[in-house]
Amino acid sequence: MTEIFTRLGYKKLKCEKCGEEFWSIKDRTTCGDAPCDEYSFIGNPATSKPYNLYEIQNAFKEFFKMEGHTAIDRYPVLAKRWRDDVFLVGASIYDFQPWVTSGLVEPPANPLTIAQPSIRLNDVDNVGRTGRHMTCFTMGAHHAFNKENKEIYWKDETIRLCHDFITSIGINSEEITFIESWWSGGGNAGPCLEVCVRGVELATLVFIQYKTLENGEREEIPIKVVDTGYGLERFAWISQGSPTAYDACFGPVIQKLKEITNIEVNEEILGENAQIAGMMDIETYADIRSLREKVADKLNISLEELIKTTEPMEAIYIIADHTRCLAFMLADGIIPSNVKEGYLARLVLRRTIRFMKELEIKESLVDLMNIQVSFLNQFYPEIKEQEKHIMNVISLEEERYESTIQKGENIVKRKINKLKNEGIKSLPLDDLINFYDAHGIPPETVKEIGGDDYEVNIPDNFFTLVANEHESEKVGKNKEFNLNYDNTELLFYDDFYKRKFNAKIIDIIKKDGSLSIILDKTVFYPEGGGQPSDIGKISIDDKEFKITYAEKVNNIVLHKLDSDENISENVLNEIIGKEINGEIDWNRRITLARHHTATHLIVAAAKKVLGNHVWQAGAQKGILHSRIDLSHYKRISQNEINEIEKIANSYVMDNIPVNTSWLSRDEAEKKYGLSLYQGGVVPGSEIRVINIPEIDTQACAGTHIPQTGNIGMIKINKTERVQDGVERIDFSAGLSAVQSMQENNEFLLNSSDIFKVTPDKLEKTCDRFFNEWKHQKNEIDKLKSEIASLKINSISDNVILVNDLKVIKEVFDGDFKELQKIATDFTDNEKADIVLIGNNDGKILGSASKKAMDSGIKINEIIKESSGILGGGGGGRPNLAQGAGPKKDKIHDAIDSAFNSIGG
RNA sequence: GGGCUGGUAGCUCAGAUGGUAGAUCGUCGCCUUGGCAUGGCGGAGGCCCCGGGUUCAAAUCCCGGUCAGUCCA
Repeated sequence: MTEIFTRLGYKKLKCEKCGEEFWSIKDRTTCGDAPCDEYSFIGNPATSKPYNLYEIQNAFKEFFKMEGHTAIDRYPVLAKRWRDDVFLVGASIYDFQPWVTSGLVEPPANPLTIAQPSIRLNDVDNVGRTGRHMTCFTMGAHHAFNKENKEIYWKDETIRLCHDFITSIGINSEEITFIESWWSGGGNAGPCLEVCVRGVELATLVFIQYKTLENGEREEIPIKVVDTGYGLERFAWISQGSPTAYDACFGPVIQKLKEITNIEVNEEILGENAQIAGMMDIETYADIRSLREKVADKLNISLEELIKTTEPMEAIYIIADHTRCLAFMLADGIIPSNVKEGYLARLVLRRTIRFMKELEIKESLVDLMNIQVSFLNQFYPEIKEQEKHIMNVISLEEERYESTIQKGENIVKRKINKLKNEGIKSLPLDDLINFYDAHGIPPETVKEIGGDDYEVNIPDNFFTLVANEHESEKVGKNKEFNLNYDNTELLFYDDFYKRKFNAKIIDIIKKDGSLSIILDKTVFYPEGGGQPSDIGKISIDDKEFKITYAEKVNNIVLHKLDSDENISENVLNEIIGKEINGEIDWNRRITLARHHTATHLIVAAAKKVLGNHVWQAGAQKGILHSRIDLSHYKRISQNEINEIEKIANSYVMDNIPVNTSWLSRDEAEKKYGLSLYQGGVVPGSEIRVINIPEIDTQACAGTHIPQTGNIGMIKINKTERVQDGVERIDFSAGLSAVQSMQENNEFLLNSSDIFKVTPDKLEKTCDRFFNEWKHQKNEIDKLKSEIASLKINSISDNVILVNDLKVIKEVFDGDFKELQKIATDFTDNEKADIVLIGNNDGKILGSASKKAMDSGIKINEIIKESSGILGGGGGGRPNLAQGAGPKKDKIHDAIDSAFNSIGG
């Protein structure tokens, strides 16, 4: 590394403050990075002319093109499209992991340059406040992937390129410092250089050359990657010398927001704030507080005064930043949800709305998104394309949040009222945590609702306490199962209709307690890609064995033998090496294949009906029915289902050929884009591509029928919501579809039969019957009351006086409700004090007037005791109690016993 | 993937320890006024989300499902 630095005139120095070693042309005592050096570009741009974010992006791209790099398009910020270990792209190198970096796949170009929008939410609280933090930033990069036999370039050339680019925009070489450091992350590590100008780190040059092992040791990797990251927002900032990076990068959006809110921006405060923030490592809210104290101190104003002027400005920056982040998230296919990456989108969205409320913005989030999107449209056509979808999602989410907040407020208000009544003066912490955890109400909002009326204390470590509520998750580790055989040759790809085959037994092994046969070749499809395995039989020396399951382990297919088969060790050893005849259950296979191809058609149809944001989020094929999970922001309506069903079936009727081909990963991606990976990430450098011309192309290892017409028919059975933002479509194909329709029809016929009507009258009849049933139920209740009042008249003379209490005891026919009405009519209206009645069904009931209760009668205890005579139990309240038991004929005894207990 | 909360009248929600299903608003009718705002009285409107279980008895307790909300990874 020294060579290039010497050639450029740099020498190695040591920072007096932090002790790091760095390279600089002129003599200096500090390394050039904050906090050792202060920002010295605010109000004093470092470049020869100002660049906005897009100008710098172009300058970057053009420079590296001139230097022999191929510029490639940005990747979606949704990393799930090609990898399953992270949700969002946090750096340009994410685009090439793991396929390119591991060497499995050729890079799209080598060397290449890219400007990759990257999202990092870990510093979300700093956004808008420090002048430099953003949720979404553009990482400019030039990457070189060096293989053992072919090196593109390594350290020296990287440093030269970096140096030349920075000077090409008019920054003086003498202002650049290169700090030597070490980088590690994502399981890799290597030396790195931090490139700083005027106190700000503009780029990091990482030389990935090690893999970090589990024991902490390092191992050289075959592909050494030049991983550079240029913060293009910071370049724009340093070139403009504006108070914040936000002004430099999305100034027009901020301008519009200022107009809407009528908020004046105090550049002096902002500049000072950013300057001081630059000196600080800001990680917690306490750091923000201390930042503010320092700024207030420097400007000689009170902290309150500072906060009062900065908070509205900060809110504007936050809104501008967050809407930008959301535009990328939504345009690239993230559907807001309560889980996974969708949750992150919702987090950003709701945060934006909170700050809008703080500024009392009357416009909707859709209005603000419009400002942002029309700004981004100029540079990102793919965002313009998704504009309508973005606005749909935003307005729906806005409504949802509104109702959540409304509900939350009601819950909090009710709870506070309840607590007040109980005389609890301040909100218990458990409740505060529960509001957030179960209802999503932030503690600040709770405090606001409580107002001056009710005390709400928010502990500083609130979010830690919430985290403690959640148990730590146990991660189950898959046991590795290693096999050392040649790959099994897969015959099912050659000829779809092949169902019988000959093969040689390579070995028989024991896995999970059962025997599995390894063959040199097979037509058994091993479970994978949501398609269940084939079953069938193999015969060895005229003896037949059932195969109940096939799975693939490291490209070797294991044919599991039926556990009923008892084979002795001797026989086992004997048959290894023998030829076998195999045959799969063809009916099962072709049914699965029909479902598999139908899956592709339904996804394509759903995209047509619901929009291009629809992606397959999972699938499981079956014999009778299969299911696909699709990303979509609301429930799929019945009309939409009908439409999807029609389109999918029209694809069937068009009898389109289903083409399969093996392509190298980079070739396939180039040809069809990332939408190949609907079924999830597929491994390997060669991938199998299923292409249904003009309808759908996917990477897929499953077995498909040769023509769409072979499916027969597709029937969508139902939809359900797997999670917020993911809809599940349950469907059947082929004969299973016919069966599904026949079953539906049978329901219909059987149901109509019950009412003795034809199916077309069923709906009306059900409605009529249900309504009539309700009316009659009410009618019966009414009649019971009437009967009860008649009975009341007939027994009101049978009053027996016991200890000055008017007692009635009776047994007669009537149901529980009637007894209740009669009894309470007497005691509530003081026509009697105690009523004891029973019926011939073994039910006993007693009621007591206020006077009776005052005199110490506990009717519930009395009834409890006397229902024991009936062989059952009972109880109730002091004014009304009931009981019952199986010994119906003892009812008179029970009543008499109760009567005796009163003293009669 | 895991945790938590909830589903009761058209709406918003009460329903301690299992024991008579309620309120507010809305709706309909009547009364008060010259009319309106309003006020008063009365009525209709409930498969207490679905299916099991425990119990003499379940809106309430237990299990399963479903729909919705929410937090975390």
